[in-house]
Amino acid sequence: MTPTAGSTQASPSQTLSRGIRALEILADAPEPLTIAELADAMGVHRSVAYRILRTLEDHSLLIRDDGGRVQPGPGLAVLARGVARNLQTAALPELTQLANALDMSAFVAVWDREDCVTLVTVDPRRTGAAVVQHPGSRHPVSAGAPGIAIQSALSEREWHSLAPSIPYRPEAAEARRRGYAASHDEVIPGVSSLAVPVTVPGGRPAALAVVYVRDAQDPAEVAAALAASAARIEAQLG
Amino acid sequence: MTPTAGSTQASPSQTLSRGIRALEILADAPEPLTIAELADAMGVHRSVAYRILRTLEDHSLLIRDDGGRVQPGPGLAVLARGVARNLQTAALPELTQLANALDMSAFVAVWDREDCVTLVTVDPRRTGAAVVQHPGSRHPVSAGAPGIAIQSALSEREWHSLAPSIPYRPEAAEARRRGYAASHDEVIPGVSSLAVPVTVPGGRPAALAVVYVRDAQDPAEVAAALAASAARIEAQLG
DNA sequence: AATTCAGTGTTCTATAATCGAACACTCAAT
DNA sequence: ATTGAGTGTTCGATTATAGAACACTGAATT
Repeated sequence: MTPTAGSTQASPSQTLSRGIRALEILADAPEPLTIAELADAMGVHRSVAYRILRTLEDHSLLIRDDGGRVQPGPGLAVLARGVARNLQTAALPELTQLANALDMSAFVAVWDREDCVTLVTVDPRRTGAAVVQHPGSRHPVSAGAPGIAIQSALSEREWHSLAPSIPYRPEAAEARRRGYAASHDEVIPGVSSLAVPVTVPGGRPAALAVVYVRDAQDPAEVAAALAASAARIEAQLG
Repeated sequence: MTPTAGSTQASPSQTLSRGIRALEILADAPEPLTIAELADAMGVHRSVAYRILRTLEDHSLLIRDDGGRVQPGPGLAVLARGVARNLQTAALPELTQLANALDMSAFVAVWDREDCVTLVTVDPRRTGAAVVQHPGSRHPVSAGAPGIAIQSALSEREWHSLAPSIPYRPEAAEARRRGYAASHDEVIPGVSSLAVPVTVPGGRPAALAVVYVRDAQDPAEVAAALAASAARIEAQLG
């Protein structure tokens, strides 16, 4: 067990933290930033930002356009390739099958502190899919079916020991009995979601889920397909 | 222009560089590493690695399993979300259409120093696709159709001014005349590829490509579909 | 049960990397 | 020509960092 429960300790590695913050700011920025803007957003002197950005650029984690503006670079995609790599190979075929059979977007999301992070997604073959879930997007674990499914994989006691500050949703107990979690209008208005828990490498709680706009199909049947896929994914992961 | 041609300067930001190297090592590692193994691979003292890894863990860029072993974390997926974000939304529908219409894996790769980095991929709906191209994978720009297509978007002189150490392939001139690049058995034995150049945000040369095992279709027709998709992607990007 | 062993996590001080101000430079726009 | 907004570089004082040595944990061993 981790004896250090509270983790908001004094953070060392100032330069590293700042570099990561720069990348986080860039990832959230809707368009490329100038170095001065980025330095301002980071709250550091421009020369500090300049030195950090140069190092990040050396590793292709950011690139600069003709005007000198800065944006996330292809090196980030290379680093992210290793995230649950086994999960990608195991889950992709299942997600593809689910998305096409159900005509819904299917994805796997893992629990990360207060959020669920979507890792792998497959949209149905029909182009112009109504609901698109992008890899890397995050939403609060306390909203949406994936979060309920993740909580349903743990007892209320386990949850409180892992995340004391996040309440345990009553829907989780219901989801555990029923075998699947459901949500409507929680994350995006008009969008519903079904999810089942799945165990991924690293022991991190995760969820296999689909999103849809109109429920033309029986939730229980869809959930059964999800559970079957989840079982196959876990079997392949060993 | 950049007056500093040579860029292999003394690299400042030691801690940041080391943190990035840790992530690079982790991304390449086939399975989780202990802190001691990672410190050894980085060539630093264990306590240094420990401090760096703690900072990375604080940002969810790496996670640790029950045994204390370290692996890439979901935060990397969040950071990578911003990589050519507009490209994702613009290219995904086109890639999906190409993959399903041609029954080939379709992807967009950008030029990054000596490599092509695959950013967005869509596999055909038929599960168990023969050739799967993972996002974040990289291969030398001097091998494969995407590299040829990228070179074909530049004159030999432009190429040499941008990348003096990488030879300009003779196939690039042919690809420019013909309008598309082709390769066989270059990256993976038995696998062929067709590619056309495409301009992505940031002004980085890139390629839109498909890979396949047996060529049941006329390359020129496939290339025409690629070119049409590339034009639509560029139009949507503005 | 005592003992190794491999590993994690913490503390400390000399050292070396970093900070931030001031300056030189480029390139549009006025 | 002149402003202005931005990038890129230099340099001394400051401070974060490196790395050794140590404490701790748990599992395998005798």
